[in-house]
Amino acid sequence: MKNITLKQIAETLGISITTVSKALKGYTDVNENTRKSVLELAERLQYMPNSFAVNLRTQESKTIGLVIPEVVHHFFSNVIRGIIEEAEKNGYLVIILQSSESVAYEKKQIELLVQKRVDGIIISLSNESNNETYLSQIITKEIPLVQFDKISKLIPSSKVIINDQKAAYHAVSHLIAKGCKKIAHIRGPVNPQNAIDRFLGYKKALEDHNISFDPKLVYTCTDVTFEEGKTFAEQIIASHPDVDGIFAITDLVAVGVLAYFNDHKIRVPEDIKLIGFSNWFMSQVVSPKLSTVDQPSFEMGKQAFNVLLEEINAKKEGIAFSPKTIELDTTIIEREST
Amino acid sequence: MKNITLKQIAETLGISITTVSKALKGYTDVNENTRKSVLELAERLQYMPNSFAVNLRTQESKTIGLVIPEVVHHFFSNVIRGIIEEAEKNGYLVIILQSSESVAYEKKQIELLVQKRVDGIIISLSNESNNETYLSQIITKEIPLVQFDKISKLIPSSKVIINDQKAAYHAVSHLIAKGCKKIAHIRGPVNPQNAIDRFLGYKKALEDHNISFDPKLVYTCTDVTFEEGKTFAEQIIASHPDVDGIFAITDLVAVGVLAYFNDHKIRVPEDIKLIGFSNWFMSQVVSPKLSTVDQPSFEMGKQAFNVLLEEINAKKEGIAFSPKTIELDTTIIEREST
DNA sequence: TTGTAGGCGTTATCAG
DNA sequence: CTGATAACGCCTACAA
Repeated sequence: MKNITLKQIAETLGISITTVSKALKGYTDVNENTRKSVLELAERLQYMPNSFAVNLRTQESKTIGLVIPEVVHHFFSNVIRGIIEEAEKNGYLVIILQSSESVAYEKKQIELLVQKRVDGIIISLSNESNNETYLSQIITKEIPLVQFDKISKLIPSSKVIINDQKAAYHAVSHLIAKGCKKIAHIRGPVNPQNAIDRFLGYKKALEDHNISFDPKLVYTCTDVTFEEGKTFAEQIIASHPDVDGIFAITDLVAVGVLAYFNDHKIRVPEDIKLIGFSNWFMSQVVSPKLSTVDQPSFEMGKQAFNVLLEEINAKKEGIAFSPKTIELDTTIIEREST
Repeated sequence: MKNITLKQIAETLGISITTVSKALKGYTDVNENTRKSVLELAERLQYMPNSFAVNLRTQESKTIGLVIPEVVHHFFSNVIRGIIEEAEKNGYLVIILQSSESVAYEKKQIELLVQKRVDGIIISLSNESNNETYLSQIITKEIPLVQFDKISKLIPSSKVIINDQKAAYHAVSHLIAKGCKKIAHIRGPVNPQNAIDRFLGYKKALEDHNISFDPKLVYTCTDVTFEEGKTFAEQIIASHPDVDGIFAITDLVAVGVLAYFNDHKIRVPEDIKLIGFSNWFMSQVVSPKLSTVDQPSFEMGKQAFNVLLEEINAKKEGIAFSPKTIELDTTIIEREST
């Protein structure tokens, strides 16, 4: 016997579908005996409501969509974990799509989720994104939306972020406190807000400590990879041998820098100090262990889901919901590279 | 205007829902002018079929479920990427759940997916799993199923795997070729088939090279973590100072071993050689760089989805489908630790 | 070429 | 306490 339906239970018991439905859903206006026999039979036949029908009826899928640039990424996979754990606790499932840092994909993925009629969407923008008209479309369609990490400030949705500027400021101040006088920054791509903010934090820290800002000491990643870290490390040493500190946009890049230094017998932290960002697992297994900025990725995922849920619920109850911005704390983790 | 339906288009145009539906679906028995006006209006109103209704009607959701032990894991996140990319190409979306290596969760996750009526399920079992009766339930329900990596041989589903025994055999043979005479093995937990197979490959390689197998040289992980690697490294050095080679169940553990050795000035590969498994990204950034066994994770994900798709399609067409087992190749990657 | 009618399975309303 | 009926939106025989 394949899929048990209310109808089958009703027929077997010689009662109406309505009554079966009510009994199963715990309505009070059902005779105790009727209820019992329904429950019993349903249990025995392993009745399972047809979710397609339930979706159609209730106009909700109990499913949310998540769009991220990259799944294979320590930060994002932790966020994913936070989201799916929290979602599951609340009876939601999560469809995951990746934009691969491409606007075109990102747009397509969003379209897929909209078509699927997910109850809400959580997104971290791709590096390419800068004119995200397709995001406002989500809002127009009144689909609850939460942005996290790489966000667009222009889109009026809830946001879960860290204060990138402040975090970068602290990271660079840490280098300065450790004695660095000439600090290079390997920054992220031009578009993403968090790369911009980290850069601004870097600049501000220099200024506040009376170190003059030199644009020549800023290197811009396009792909934010391990290889770019290596390449820029080489360039830095070649062009500015007196640089004594480097602040890298993310640990992956910092680890690339470290690999280059290790290969070329440049001592860290003696010759040059290095700090990364994000606290990837990797950063504790390299030598010297990398100092970095811890970013609460798992927590970010949890919070992102919870805000989304609030909005979903508000929408269901027809209550107006004003977007919230949640800012999570970061901490400097001092290890051996500074 | 919120959700456009066929009905609205029909009413606006003063024709029947049927005709609108047909026009939209490219049926030939629709007047050219009617079709045009329908298409035009649909386009203008951004008509989007209600997927809930479509699901109910067609009895398929174009969604598959994926259950894995851990999202934050280099191997698994690559598999995820392979699966979602391939799924998307074929018009499927992927719901991801994690079992956190717990049978209880695993069972629950599967139940959720079954309730959701996903079109198919891909799973890699948790380490705890050894009596997976809930899996056969999936098969009884005739939901297409593919197992990968950590599988149960007893369940008659399609499988995408590597030959763990052979791969381990090669890894250990590599150590022997490099001159190791006394090789320890840090193995995975007792249950998972792949831990068993890797252990058997280790044992066979020793035997084939006339090195007597010593059960004392086998250390069993429970959690397969970086820390366990450190702990076992310490135990190995303490109890068997003459061990000159170690084969670790996975790179994460091997990196833990390396960390201990680095901290204690034990030289790799001079004093002791070390090989890991899986080729995590991390293995190329530690020093010395870790030799390992490359496991085609992304490819595994792709293949897993494709077999699943075959089965889904066979089921739709009512054709019988016999489970397939796909075995992917692995390669030894020699770096600096051997 | 167009439209009517029935059904997918559930839920909610309302009358009995 | 029970059940008939309609509706969610789409699809598809079948009839006109």
